[in-house]
Amino acid sequence: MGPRERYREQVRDEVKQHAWEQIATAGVSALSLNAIAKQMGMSGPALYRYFANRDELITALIRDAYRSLADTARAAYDGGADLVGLARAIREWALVDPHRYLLIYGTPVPGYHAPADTTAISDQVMAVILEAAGEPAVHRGLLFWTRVHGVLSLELAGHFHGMSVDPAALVTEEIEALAVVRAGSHRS
Amino acid sequence: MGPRERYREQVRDEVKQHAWEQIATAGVSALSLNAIAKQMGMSGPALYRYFANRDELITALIRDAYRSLADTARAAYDGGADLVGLARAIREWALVDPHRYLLIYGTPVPGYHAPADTTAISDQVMAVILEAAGEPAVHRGLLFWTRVHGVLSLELAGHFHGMSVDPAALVTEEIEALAVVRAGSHRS
DNA sequence: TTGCGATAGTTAGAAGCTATAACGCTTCTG
DNA sequence: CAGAAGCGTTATAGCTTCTAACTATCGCAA
Repeated sequence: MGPRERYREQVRDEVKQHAWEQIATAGVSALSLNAIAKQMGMSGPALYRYFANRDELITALIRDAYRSLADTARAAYDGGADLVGLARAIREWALVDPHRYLLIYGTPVPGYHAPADTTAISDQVMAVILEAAGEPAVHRGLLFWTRVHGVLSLELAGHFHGMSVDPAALVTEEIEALAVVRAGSHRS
Repeated sequence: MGPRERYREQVRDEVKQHAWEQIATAGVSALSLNAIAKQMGMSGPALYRYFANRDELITALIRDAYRSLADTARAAYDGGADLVGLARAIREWALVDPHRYLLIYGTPVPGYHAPADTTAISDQVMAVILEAAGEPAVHRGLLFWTRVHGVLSLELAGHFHGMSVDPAALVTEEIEALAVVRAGSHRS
């Protein structure tokens, strides 16, 4: 990799960092290439050398988010975590930056279609879940996923405010309840 | 109510109708007051007579969505539906217009804070759930909510594509499994 | 019925966004 | 060391929200 490409990668990383900061404070819909450029001390259109358009930047962020989550889940599982521990690790990863979780599992960006390599990375998350789920893996893995996401997305969206709910205990209870699940007819 | 106010209400309704159409096809972030005005045959700023800004229009849409969902849930419960029936009714309501469900339970608009009357209507949804839940109501109602939302939001976001999953069966199974739930320590 | 005041709509314009085009300047590379 | 590739600039088009100022109209009250 020549110095040209090294610099290019460096700038792309810096752009993504500013993008995450913007998303964290104002959400993905407020992400502005213009504002990022100004923060980096250069003028608007310069960023188009690094990202063809706004969607391509968001795609890069989504890919990074999936990879980070996949790594976190893999590390937890390989570190000896059971299903409850895996759920806890995922929840803590989401709480670090709620918008990062919501970017990949929240309301889809309209008109946006994830490229194939993105879905490949997201499958790595599911792969860890399926490994940890126990038999029947697909069934229990699916239930794990929907239960964790159900509590987590409502928590992150603030729908538990003023309800005296402990989301951590709720997740734990839901995943522990999976122990009694044996099989089901959820396949289509 | 004089003719002035009657007309005003009529125009507001028409604006909201066009807004829903736009949201259904392109999502809430693509909602454009300008485009709505053009569709109605008048020029941009005219709409500001009826909605102070974009947020106020969205607030009106959210309130209508909550009211529609509350009415649907109430009708199902009063019609003799059990918990599974209630879950089915909610899911079918969401499938009619996914963006309507995602508007109220999806990723929150950053910086947007729902006015008090909006949350009052959303409480009506919870009220029906709590009535239908059975004892302990808060505990079982909460689990009902998170489980239904977990499956539904992932389904609406398209995360089940290509996975041969039957979301309807999944919801049914999850809610039927609530029968074994007795109590829990999810309170904070 | 007539006249006035409130209201609806208009155009103009500011400030912001994405994105493209055309132009220098720099920097790596053959 | 020359040239090509790449970076950053300004200008511009077209879109958005939203404010300001102006006109016309409509309803109500005397």
